[in-house]
Amino acid sequence: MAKITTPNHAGAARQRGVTMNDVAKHAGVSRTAVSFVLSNRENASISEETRARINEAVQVLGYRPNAGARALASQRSDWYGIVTEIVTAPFAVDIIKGAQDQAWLDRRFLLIAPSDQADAVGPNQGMEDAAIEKLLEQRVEGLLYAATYHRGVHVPESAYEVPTVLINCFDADGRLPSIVPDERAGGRVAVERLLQAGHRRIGVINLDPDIPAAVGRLAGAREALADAGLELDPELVVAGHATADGGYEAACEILDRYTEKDRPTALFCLNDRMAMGAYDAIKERGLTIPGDIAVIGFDNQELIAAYLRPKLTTVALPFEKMGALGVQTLAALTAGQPIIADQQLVGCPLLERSSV
Amino acid sequence: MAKITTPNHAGAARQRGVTMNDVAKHAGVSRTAVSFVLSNRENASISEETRARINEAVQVLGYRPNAGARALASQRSDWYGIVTEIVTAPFAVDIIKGAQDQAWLDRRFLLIAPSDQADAVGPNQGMEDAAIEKLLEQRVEGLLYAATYHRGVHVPESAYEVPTVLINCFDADGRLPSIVPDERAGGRVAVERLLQAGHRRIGVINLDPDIPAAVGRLAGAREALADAGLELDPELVVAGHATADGGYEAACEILDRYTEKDRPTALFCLNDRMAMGAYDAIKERGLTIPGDIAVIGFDNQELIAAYLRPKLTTVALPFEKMGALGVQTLAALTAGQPIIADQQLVGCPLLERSSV
DNA sequence: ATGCGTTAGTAACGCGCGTTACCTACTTGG
DNA sequence: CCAAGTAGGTAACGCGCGTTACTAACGCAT
Repeated sequence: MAKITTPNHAGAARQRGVTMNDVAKHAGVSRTAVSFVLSNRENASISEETRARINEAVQVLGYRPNAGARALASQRSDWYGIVTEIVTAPFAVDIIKGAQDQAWLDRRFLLIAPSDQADAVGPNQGMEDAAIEKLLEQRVEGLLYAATYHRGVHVPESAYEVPTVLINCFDADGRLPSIVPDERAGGRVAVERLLQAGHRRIGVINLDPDIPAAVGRLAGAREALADAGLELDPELVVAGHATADGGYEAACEILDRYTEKDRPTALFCLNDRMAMGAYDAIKERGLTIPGDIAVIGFDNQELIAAYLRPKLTTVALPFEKMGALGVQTLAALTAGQPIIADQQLVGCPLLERSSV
Repeated sequence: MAKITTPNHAGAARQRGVTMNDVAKHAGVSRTAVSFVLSNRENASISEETRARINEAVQVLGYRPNAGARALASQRSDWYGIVTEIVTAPFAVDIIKGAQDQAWLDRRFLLIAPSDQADAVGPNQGMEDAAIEKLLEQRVEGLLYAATYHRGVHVPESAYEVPTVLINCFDADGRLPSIVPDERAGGRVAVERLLQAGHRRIGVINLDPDIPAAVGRLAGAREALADAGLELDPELVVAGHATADGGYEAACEILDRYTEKDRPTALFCLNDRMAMGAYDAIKERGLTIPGDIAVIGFDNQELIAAYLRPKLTTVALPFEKMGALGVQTLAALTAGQPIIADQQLVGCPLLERSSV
C-alpha cells in the first residue's frame, strides 16, 4: 500500500509563488496598475482593455494574493481571534461554528486559540495569556472570549488592548460587552410549556444553586408559576450533581417521597444530562413518559436530547447565535462604535419533542 | 447596566504599535542588533551588556513582534491550515483539539477553515475550495483535511499545492497520506472482551454495511471469533439506522426472535447511539445489563457512553491522537521528508465501564 | 499657440522584519 | 611595528503589497 508519490514540495527550492510583479510583467503594465485592478479601486482610471489583460494574466499565472503582505501594507488584517476553552472542553462547539460562519460571511478569518479554564492550575497555567499574546502578534483586530458554560470571568489584561467581546460568559470586572443566554426567559418558557400541558405540580431538579444558569432558570420558573397564580414548592426543588447519576438520584428522591396522588406530574430538569438520569428513575418505577410524568430539559445536548426515548423536549442554549452575534458586535466595535459594556441576552428557544 | 467605558480603540488613530525600530532607538543600537537578540542567533556577536539593554527596552516599551511581517521576511509562516466539516458537524471535535495541542507544542498556529461535506449541494457548494484558497492565501505551510466519519474523499486540486495530510478519511485517489482509525483491531478487541467475559453467543447490531467502519469492525469481530474457534452467525447480525431508534429496533428484532435459551448473551453495537437504543430494548424486556445481556459499543461518544446507566463499555475512536499524529506527519513532510501516500492506522482502545 | 481638464498610467515610499555584506575598533602573536 | 584575527556592531536590500504623488498624452475651447 505504501507508495511514494511526488518529491516533496519543501524539498525542492520552495516554489517562489507568483507575485503581483509577475502579473504586471506578463500583462505589460506596472505593478500599481495590477494592484488597482485587483482591489478594484473607484477612482483609478484603467482602460477596459488593460483591465482585461491584467485579469487574464492573473488567470494564466494562477496568481494568489499574499494575505500577510497585504495586511502589512494596508495595516489591517481582517482577522479576529477567538480564545476559548471550547477547544479543550468541547461542549459548546456551536459557538465556534456560529462565529466562523458569520466571520466567513464578513470575509474575515477567525484565528482559534486554545485556553484552559481560567481557574486552571498546573502546567497549563498561563496558557491563556500566551494564547492571547500569540493572537495579538498576529495583529488580530479584535478578540472573542468564549466559555463553555455561562459564568463570570476575569479576562487577561492584554485582551483590553483590542476590542473584545465575551461570549457565554461575562466580565466580572464589568468593563467588556458580552453575549449571554437569557436563562430566565428560558426557565420561564420551559415551565410555561408544562403549565400549558396541564401540569400543576412540578418538580425541579436543580443544578449547583450558585451558578448563573441555576439562578436564572429557577427565577424564570418562579415567574411562570406566579403568572399562573402558583408558587414553587421548595420541597419539590432538589439539587444534584450535574450528571446523569445526579439526575437519577434527585429524581428518585422526589418520586419516592410522595404517594401517587401527591407526586409531581412533571419534572423540570435544569440540564439534559440530569434529565437522562431522571428518565431511568422514572422508567425503573414502571412509569411512562410523558404519560405518567412529563419531563423537560435544558441545554439541548443533541446527542442526548435527540436520542433519548422518548426524545426529550428541552430548551436550547443559543450557542450558534451567540457566536454569530459576538462577531457582529465585534465588527461594530472595530468599525468605530463606542464600547458599551452591557450583557446582550439571547433567547433560548423551546424545542418540542416528545417528552411532554 | 449599560455603561460606556472607553472611547473605542479603533476610533482613535490606530495606535501604531511599537516596532523593532523603537526598541533599537530606546536601547541606542541598530535595528539589526535587536533582531539578532530577539531571534538569538548563534554566530551573532552582541555583548552581554547591550543584549541586556535591548531586552530591557523590549520590556519597557512592551514590544510585540509582528508575526505577519516576520513571515513575509523569513518566507515561512509557521502556520498549518485545517479544513474540515467538523466546524459545521461537530462530532469529532477532538481531532481539532489533538491537532491544536500538538501545533501549540510545535509553536505553530492552526488556521481552521470550515468546509461543508464534500458531497454537499446547494448554496455551500464550492465552499470547500474557497476555504482552501483562503488558507493558501495565508501561505500556510501545510494542510490537514479532516472528516467527521471515516470514509474515502476526493480532495480539491489546490490542496496538492502544499503538503497535505488527511485525518479520519483517506484519499480516494490514493495520492495523499492519511491517518485513520484501525477499525478492524477495534472490532476485534471489542469481541475479545466479550469472549473473555464468557460470552459465546454474540449478537451484532450493524451499521450501513458499506462504510469503512462497518466493514472493518465486522471483520475484526470475525477474526476474534475465529481465534476462539467460533463463527459469526449471520442471523445474529442485524443492520439498522445509525441512531438510537435504529439500535432499539435492531435489538428488539434480535431479542424477540429467540427463546431465553437461544438468545445471545451479549450485543456488540457498532456505535454508541445504537447501543443507547439497545439499552432501552433490553430494559423494556425486564432484562438487566450486564447481568442478562452484556452490551459493548463503539465510538465512545462521551455524552452517551459515560452517562448511560450502567455506563457503557465501548471502544474509543482515537480522534485526539489522530489529530496530533496528523500535525506530526505534516511537520515531517514540511521538513522535507518524502511523501508516502499510505494510511497510518491508529489503535482504538477499549474503555472499560460497566456494561460487560 | 495657450490653458485646462481628463484619461491612463507609473515611480517611489513605507509597512515591520530577516539577512547578508561590510566596517571599525581592539587584541595578539611574531 | 605589522599582519591577522576577533568582538561588536551597522547599512542596506528585499519580502509582497497599498498608496500617494506625479507624469505624459490627448482633446477641446479660447
